[in-house]
Amino acid sequence: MKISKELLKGNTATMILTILAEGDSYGYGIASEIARRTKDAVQLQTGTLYPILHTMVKEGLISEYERESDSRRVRKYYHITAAGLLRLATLKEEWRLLSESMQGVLEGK
Amino acid sequence: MKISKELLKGNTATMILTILAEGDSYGYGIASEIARRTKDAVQLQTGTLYPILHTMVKEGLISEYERESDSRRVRKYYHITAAGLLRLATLKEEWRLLSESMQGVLEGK
DNA sequence: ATACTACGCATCGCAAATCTACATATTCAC
DNA sequence: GTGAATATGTAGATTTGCGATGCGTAGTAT
Repeated sequence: MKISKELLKGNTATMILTILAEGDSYGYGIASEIARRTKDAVQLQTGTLYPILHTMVKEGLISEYERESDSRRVRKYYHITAAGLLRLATLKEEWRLLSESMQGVLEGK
Repeated sequence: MKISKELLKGNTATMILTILAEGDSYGYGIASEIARRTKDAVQLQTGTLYPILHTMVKEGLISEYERESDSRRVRKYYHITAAGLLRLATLKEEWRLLSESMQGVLEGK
């Protein structure tokens, strides 16, 4: 079973920033790592991933630089900024709130 | 703090069907109950709620009937159907999957 | 009486986020 | 040399919730 795209909304940014908070990475690498950690339940499409990264750069949440990988392939690496870390904290808090809310409704509290 | 509308996407149906699975209710009552259980973190707007209920009726997930309340006010009550219960089971499973996925990413597993 | 709040249903157009499909190009394994 | 994995990118369609607006009743405080 895969997670519907609607359910994912608002959570992709949280996942991407979480990965980048652990260390710089690049588009394809970020998507692969998310797929791995979610056991393929979340597989970000390129049409989703790259526009998000570009927007985050514009917003100053992450910065971008190019670097050659071991295989001499040029990748675009992203680095989370202080603003990005702040945003991540907010997003995590929002997720916690949603999580609790859903639990509250489902358990009939 | 309130939950952003993007985060809510895909989860409103789950909440509404969960309430209806416990017994028939009407629009305003459903929204009130969800607000209560989420401590006002989720406050469904009427522009969100009613169109969803109408769509669910069309899809056969719920059925509709009118009834006069104690105060002689006419309300539209909704009753979950077998198809609705099936859908709810799917939605709950999807939520569980998202929940686990987010946990996996956030905890770096 | 009158005004304000809560109750109760409904529609329209907008905005935000993701997806599909398409496009391009390199590297590696067979 | 050919296909799979790697790597980045854009355009258009779709979905979903929201704000604004409208209508109308019942209860309560002044």
